[in-house]
Amino acid sequence: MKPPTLRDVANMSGMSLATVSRVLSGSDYAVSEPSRRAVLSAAKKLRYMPNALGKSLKTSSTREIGVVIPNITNPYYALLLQGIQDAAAQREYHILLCNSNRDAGQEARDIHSLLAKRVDGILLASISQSVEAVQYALDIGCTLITMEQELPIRCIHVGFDYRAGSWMATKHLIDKGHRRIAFIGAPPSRHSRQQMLAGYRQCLAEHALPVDERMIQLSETENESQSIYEMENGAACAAKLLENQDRPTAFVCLNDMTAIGAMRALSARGFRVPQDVSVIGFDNIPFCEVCDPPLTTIDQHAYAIGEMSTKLIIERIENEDANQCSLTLQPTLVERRSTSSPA
Amino acid sequence: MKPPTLRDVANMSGMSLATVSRVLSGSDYAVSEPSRRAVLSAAKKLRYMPNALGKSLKTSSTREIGVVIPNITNPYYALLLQGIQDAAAQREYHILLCNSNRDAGQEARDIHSLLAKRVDGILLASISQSVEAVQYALDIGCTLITMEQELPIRCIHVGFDYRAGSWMATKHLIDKGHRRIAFIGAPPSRHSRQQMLAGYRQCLAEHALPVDERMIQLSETENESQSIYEMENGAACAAKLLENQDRPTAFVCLNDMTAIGAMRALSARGFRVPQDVSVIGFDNIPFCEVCDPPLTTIDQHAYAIGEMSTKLIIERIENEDANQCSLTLQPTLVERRSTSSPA
DNA sequence: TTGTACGCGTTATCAC
DNA sequence: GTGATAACGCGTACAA
Repeated sequence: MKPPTLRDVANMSGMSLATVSRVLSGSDYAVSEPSRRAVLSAAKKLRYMPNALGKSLKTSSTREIGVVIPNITNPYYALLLQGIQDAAAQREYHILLCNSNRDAGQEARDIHSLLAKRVDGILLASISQSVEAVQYALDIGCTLITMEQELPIRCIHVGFDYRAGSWMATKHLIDKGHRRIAFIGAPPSRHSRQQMLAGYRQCLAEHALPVDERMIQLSETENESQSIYEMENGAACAAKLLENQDRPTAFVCLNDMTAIGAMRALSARGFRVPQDVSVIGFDNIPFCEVCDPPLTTIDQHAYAIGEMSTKLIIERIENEDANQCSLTLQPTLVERRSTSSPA
Repeated sequence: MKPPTLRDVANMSGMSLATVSRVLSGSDYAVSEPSRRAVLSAAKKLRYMPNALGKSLKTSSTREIGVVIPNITNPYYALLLQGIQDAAAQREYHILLCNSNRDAGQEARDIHSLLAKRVDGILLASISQSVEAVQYALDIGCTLITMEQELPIRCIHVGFDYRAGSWMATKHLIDKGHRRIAFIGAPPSRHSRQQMLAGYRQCLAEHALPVDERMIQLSETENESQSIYEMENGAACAAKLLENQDRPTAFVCLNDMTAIGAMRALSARGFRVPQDVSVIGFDNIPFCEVCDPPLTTIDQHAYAIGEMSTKLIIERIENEDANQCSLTLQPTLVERRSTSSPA
C-alpha cells in the first residue's frame, strides 16, 4: 500500500542504503557494476519511486516554481501560463499554481504558502501594489520575478511596453489616413492603462493632431475584467462616441474584448467595419483571428512573457550569481481586417 | 538568508522544540499561557514560517492535488481548472499543475512526478487510454479521479453524459420544427464523440426521422483541437452540406468552435442564422454569449466537473473510508439566438 | 568500493 | 505542563 523506500530496496538487494542511494539518485559516485545491477533490479521489482519530500528536505531544492496569477479563465493569462508551463517542463520544473482571483489578500496568502512549500522561485502577476509579501520572499532569499505589472520594489521584472503598444496602434490608424481617432477603455487605475492613454496622446501630438477629450471614452466603473463586461463596456463606449457630431472614424481599444464589443455595437447600428469605422484591439487573444471581421490588434506576447520569465527564473535558481536583468517586451502589430483607410 | 526553523524559535524563546511545535502547529495540546506567548512573540520576531516539506514528510500529507490536463489554452479546460482551483482553495489545498500537451507519454510521466512529490490526490483529464501509470498510482494507494474521459479501469470518475447532450441538442431542433438536421464533427475516435453521434441518431429515430448519412459531415483528419482548426472544420463541413440538393435547415455541432465556424460559412454564403439555418453548439464556452448571433448550445458544466471532482477527492483524502461513487453530470440546454423555427 | 551515521525540519511518543 | 528523543526518506561526509 505505502510506496517503497530506499530502505526497502536496500533490504531486497542486500546492499546498504548508501549504495542504493548512490545508484538511484544518479550520483556519479563509483559503484561496481554487479552492485548497480542488483540495486536496479530490486528497484524495478519494487517499482521504487523516490520520495521528493525527503530529497527536497535534504537538498533544499524542490524543482517547483510557484505561479500566482489573477485568473486562468482570462485568455491572456491562459496564454501566459502556457508559456510558463512549456518552459518549465523543458527543464523539468513543476508548477504550483495559485489563483489570486484579483484579491490582494489572497495574493499575499498565496505567496506565503508557496514560501512555506519551499518553492525554488515565484512568478508573480500581481494585481495589488502592496509589497509586503514580496519583500518578505526576497528577504528570505527566494527568487521572485514579477510579470506584467511592475511593483515599487527592486526586483527582476518581465514586462511589456504598453505605451509603445498604444502608440503603435494609434500610429497604424494615422498611417491609414485617419484623423478622428477615439480611445475606448476603462479608468486609468492601473499603471498599464495610464501608459496606454499616454501612448495614444503622445502619438496624436507627434502627428499634430488635437486631442479631443470627448474622443476618450472610459467606463465609469472598474469592470470586472470578465470578458462579458469588457465587451459590454466596449459596446457602450462605442455607442456614445457614435452620437457625437463629428464621429470618429477609428477606435483604439483597451483590449480585444472591448474592441469586439465595439464592433458589435457598430454593426448593430449599421456601420460596417472597417469600411465605415476602423477598430484596433490590444492583447491578441486567440479569438481575434476568429471574430468577424478578424481583429487587427497589438500583440502583447503573453506566451513569450511567460516563457522568458520562466527561463530567467530557472537561470537564476540554478546559477545564484548569474547577472540578471529585467526586460521589457516590445509590442507587435498584427494587421487583420478590422482596419483600413477611411472612406 | 535562510528561513528560520522551529529550533531558532525554540532558542530565542527559551522553550523546547516540542513546546514550540505544539504552539505553532495549532495542536490542541495544553500549553501554559506564558509559554505560548513567549513562543508566539519569538516566532513573530523571526518571521517564522513552517517548512511544509518537513511537515509533510512527517505527516505524509502535502495538501497538494496534482492536476493533469491536456491544454489550459482551451477554454473548456480553463474553466475546468477554475472550478478545481476554487474548490481546492476553499479547503486550503494547492494545485500542482501538469500540462500533458495531448501527449500520452507526457501524461504518464506527469503522473509519476506527482506521485514522487507525494501529492494527496490526482485529478486526471486523460487523452490516452493507457492505464499503466494510473494503475500504479492506484496500487500505491494514491487517490485518483478521472474527469471527462473514462478509463478502462475501476476508478472514481466524474463524467458528462455526452449522449444525452447531443440528444438534447437534436431534440431542441426537432421541437422547433426542423426535420432535416445535420451533424457536424470529427472522426468518432474518442468515446465521447461516439456517444454524441449515438445521441443524435437515437433522437432522430425516436421521432421517426430518417438518418440520412449525407447529413453527417465529419472531418477526415483529426483536427488538433485547436480553436482555429475546429473552426475551419466547422466551416468546411457546413459548406459541403450546403451543396446538397435538399440542404439541412439546422446543424448540430460537435462543439462551440465548430459551430462558430459553421455560422461563419453560412453568413459568408448569404444564409442568415437562425432565419435560414439554425445552429447549435456544444460546450458553452464563455465566447458563446459573445458571438454573433449568441450561440445556443449544450452546457457541459466544465466548471462544475472541476469543482465536484475536487470536492470528491478531498472528501476521499480526508476520510479514507467515505463511501464514494462516480458521477455523471447531465447536460443543460442554453438557448440563445442561433436557433429558431425553420422558415 | 562499500557501509555507518548524521542532519534536513517537522510531529508524536514518552518520560518527568 | 514541559522536554528529550525517535521517527519520516533522503543524500553525503567520513570511516572502513
